[in-house]
Amino acid sequence: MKPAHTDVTAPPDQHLPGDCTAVSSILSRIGDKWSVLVIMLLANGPRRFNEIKRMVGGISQRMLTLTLRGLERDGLVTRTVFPTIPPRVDYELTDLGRSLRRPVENLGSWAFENLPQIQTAREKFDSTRE
Amino acid sequence: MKPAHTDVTAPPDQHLPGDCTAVSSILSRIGDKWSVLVIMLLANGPRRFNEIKRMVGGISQRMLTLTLRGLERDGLVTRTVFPTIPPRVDYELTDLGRSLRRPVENLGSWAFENLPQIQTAREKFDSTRE
DNA sequence: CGGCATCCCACGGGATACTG
DNA sequence: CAGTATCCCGTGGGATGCCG
Repeated sequence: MKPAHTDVTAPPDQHLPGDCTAVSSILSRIGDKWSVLVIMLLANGPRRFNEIKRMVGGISQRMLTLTLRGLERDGLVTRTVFPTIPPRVDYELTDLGRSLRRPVENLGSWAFENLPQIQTAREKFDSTRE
Repeated sequence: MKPAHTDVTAPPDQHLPGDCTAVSSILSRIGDKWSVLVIMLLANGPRRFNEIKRMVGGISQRMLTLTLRGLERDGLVTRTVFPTIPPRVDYELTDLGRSLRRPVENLGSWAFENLPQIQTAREKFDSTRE
């Protein structure tokens, strides 16, 4: 965030406050426990509710509902109800949702590539102050 | 970080569970309330504790400490103590921390570009259900 | 099948006060 | 200045049960 008042000693800092709040807002969605998993899973095509539930594995019904609602609210997925019996509901990524795939995958790649380094860093840190 | 779902009974899935947990683990760090803000702020060079606190704006002392400890633990920032009076502590991104900057910025760009679309999607969604 | 509704606990995180 | 220690509340999120 930009120092609105007291930043005399520091070099000029040019990232806009607007960026920060936007990034923060999106990242809090991205960073929640399940959203990314669901997005990456839906990247392979539309899926039904319980199908997603099984594939994600470990998510409660409640949280999957909330996660999907959140993604739907943000315009990242669509929810299609088939009024059959038993009912069937499909979830699918929107164009917006698909466009999010790339940056998320990049971050994922970074995470995957640097995981060993991070893990050793953690172990080292934990051992020094066990 | 939390152990996430170290679910042994999780059903097999096309994409490796290892990837998911790794990504999840990193993203939970990335996605927490302050880490990214601090990282982007430190991208411009080393900063002192209260300097960061002022620049971030709105973060409590406690949370800044916890956030910096977490980043340090993951090997993303270094903590340098100058045993002067009054004490001075500098925080600086490591190479690993700096390497995270790019993917985060990409996600940030995505967020910034699509923010209006997301906001209208939210308003629309909220209006349809009272 | 695909959800709400409810209960309930754990944890994130703010406010405040104290220390080296 | 740069923390640590407490307190305390809001929310994230699991478990369970009911309903169209």
